[in-house]
Amino acid sequence: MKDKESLFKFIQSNAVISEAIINEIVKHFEVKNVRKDDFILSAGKICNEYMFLEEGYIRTYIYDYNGCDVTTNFYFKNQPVFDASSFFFRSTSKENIQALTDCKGWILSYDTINNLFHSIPEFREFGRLMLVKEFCTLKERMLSALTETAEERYLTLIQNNPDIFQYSSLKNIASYLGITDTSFSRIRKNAFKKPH
Amino acid sequence: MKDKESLFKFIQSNAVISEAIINEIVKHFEVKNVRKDDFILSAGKICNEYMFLEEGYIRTYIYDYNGCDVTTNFYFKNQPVFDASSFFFRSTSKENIQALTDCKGWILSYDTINNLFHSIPEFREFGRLMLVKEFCTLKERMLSALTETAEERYLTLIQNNPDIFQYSSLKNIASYLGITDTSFSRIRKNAFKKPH
DNA sequence: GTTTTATCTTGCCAAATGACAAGAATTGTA
DNA sequence: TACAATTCTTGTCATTTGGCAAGATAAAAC
Repeated sequence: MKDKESLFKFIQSNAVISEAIINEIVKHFEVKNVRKDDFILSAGKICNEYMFLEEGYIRTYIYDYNGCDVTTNFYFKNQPVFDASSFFFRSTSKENIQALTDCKGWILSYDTINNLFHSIPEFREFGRLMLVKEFCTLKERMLSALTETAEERYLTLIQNNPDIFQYSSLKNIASYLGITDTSFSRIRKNAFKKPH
Repeated sequence: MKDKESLFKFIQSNAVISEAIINEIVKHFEVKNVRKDDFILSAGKICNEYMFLEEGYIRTYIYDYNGCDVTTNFYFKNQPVFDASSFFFRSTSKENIQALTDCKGWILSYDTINNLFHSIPEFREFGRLMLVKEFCTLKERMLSALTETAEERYLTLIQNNPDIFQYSSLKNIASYLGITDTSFSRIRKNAFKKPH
């Protein structure tokens, strides 16, 4: 069980659950290795796996109304990665989930997670809190998108996820920030010339 | 139970639950009437009520980093209204939830909803699906905020919630769209002069 | 009904961002 | 290594949006 230490700690830090029950939970997770550029989920398919990312970097993206590739999120270690909508509604996904680097994760299938939800009240409480947490994060990003300039969002990204600049193309980071790669190039050029 | 018809139908349309169990659920909801301008939740307090809005219009807003009042959402009939983060984490809310008109709703307290979650599996499944649904809606708005112009977002709002122009000030709608009231005034002036 | 206050519009100008195209730099591949 | 394909940068110019201030309009208070 030692190999699932980060998974164990992740659950422990996000809910009040006894170690015995956490062990009971984590033993249902199966290892999943993904190679750089591989898809964990492709648009049009149904998301069947909840994945806890132990190591690596992941980008999710969709095609918007104009057919443009828009990065919806970046993920790194110790984060859950899945399309909640497709997973819980059993509907086809609009999202693509792609590995930016080789990744190692731990997965639960839809059926397994549902069984655990029904049999372990603490785990479903954990599941709900995770969902609410993601919801909050998204709300923050929403507010940031509506009230901050692209440059401010860029500086925040540097703070929160500096590694991503090493693994993602600037073009894909630009779409995450909601701007064109052209504007992004200029913003990066000027951002540190100004006082903040 | 006839007075809870819209609540009944709302649950029925969002999950697969027998009528008997829905009746078991809805009987725990209590009526709540709110007058125009009253607060259902104020920033700094803990959200203790899950409310299903049967009639009326509601605005939620927060104060951003610069202390500006920013509208985070509008709600109208047949929508759940609460601050999920504050409600489930038992944390103080940043959101203000205020009635734009006299409202009638049905509420569940935190304790009641938790009891129901534990005793009625179908209801907690309903709860999860509601949460995921809101999550999707927020994702859509996020995408819209990042990829569309303010004018496009304005036209979408007219489609989805035309009534709101009757009940909210333009200033508050502007902040919902992520622009100033000045820009909004110009956009409204020009929006219908152009072909779309 | 008049005054006060808040909201909305408009003008002027500046800043932020986009569209497009041409190079430069980088990466992948034969 | 050399060719091809991407990605990134830069220039030019247009569009979108913001900031500020002055009026106009509407709503609230007295």
